[in-house]
Amino acid sequence: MMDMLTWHGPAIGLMDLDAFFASVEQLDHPEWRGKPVIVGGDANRRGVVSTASYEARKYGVHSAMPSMQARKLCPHAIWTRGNFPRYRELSHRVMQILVDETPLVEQVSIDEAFFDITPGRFSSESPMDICRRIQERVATLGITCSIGLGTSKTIAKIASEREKPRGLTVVMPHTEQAFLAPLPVRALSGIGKATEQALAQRHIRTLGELARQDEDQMLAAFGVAGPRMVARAAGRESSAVRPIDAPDETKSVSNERTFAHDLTTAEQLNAAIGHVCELVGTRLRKKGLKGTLVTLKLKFDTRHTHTAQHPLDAPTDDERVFGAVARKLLRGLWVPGTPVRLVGVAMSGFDAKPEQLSLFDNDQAAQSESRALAEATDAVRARFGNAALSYGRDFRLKD
DNA sequence: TCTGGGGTCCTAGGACCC
DNA sequence: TCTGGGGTCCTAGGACCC
Repeated sequence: MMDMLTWHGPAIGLMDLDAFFASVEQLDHPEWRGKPVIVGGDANRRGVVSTASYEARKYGVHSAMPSMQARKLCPHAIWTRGNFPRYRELSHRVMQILVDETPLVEQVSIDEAFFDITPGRFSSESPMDICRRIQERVATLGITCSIGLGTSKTIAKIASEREKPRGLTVVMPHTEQAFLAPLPVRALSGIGKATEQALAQRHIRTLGELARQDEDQMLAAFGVAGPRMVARAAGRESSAVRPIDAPDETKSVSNERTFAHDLTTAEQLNAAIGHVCELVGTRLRKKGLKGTLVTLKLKFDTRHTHTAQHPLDAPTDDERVFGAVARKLLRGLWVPGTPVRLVGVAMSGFDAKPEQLSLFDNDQAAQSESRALAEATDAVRARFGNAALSYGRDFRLKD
């Protein structure tokens, strides 16, 4: 019936893979199907739930819940740390299906993508038909997806959450206001706990109330985010689907570790920094990126992070170079004896000027030697895992 | 023994320059 | 013998997303 109607304006879909990581585990382990499966960190290691299967969700387990709590709610759940290369592989195949259906696809995360199926733009087919076909094609991979369809990204995103798993929620053109108005402000992506509370103080609880706010007042209260959220709540949004083949726009590469037991000595912290830097270095070389800004991140408690950063003279992907800087940053960030629960290192500043050529030949020789060593190290790690090899100065923390 | 890890974007304050 | 003001860059912290 709906398909008989003509679609007016843009048709944008948001595809979201249902309980993605847990579904892949159930696909790969048939004996886990129909059972509660939790992908996430160890309850004994300060972990959290990454994804819970629908069977586990019945017990109240959900993403981002501390593993300790999840274990209490569902003690018989099957736990796994997850298999990210496998998730990436399946995600890639799903994205290929989308690209095959329409050239305009914007992947927003490993399990989500917007796609533009505006009638007349790439095909004249009914948007609803295309969405149903996408769902069928994804299902042939052994996993399922839910889709929201509407005239803007905001509408599509909210609609996709309406019905799961394997739901298709369509918000027809001209019904946007009625769809949005009764929803809590939290339904808008970008409005989290803090903004929700700030809005509640001004007695703004629904998108309908948000849509009626004065944009100048919202600008004063919330900065540029203010008028933007008013416009989105009103169904006014211009943000277009951006093509998938955009150049690599990676702005930072980081790794961090939370420890089961707080670190307290400089020796432990330096070893942890060395370890995290190796992970970052390997990934930088794999991506072909060199950064000019080193950031060290520490957590002393759960609530706040402390960061310090330092620019480099020349871009690098060598952890011996940025690791030494990270260790120096530690001295300004950490008072000896203070327990540290998390250590993180980030590299950024990739858009900085290209690397300068060394003035002296021996510098160049040293650089190429250093690069050869780093590449050999990566090869060993690729074969035997990251724990297989580290530079002499670092020692590895025991698990 | 409650609270991950990998990201992006925004803001505020100080330094610095003209 | 008075302390402007705009622009930009840098840094640290926080909100938010999946």
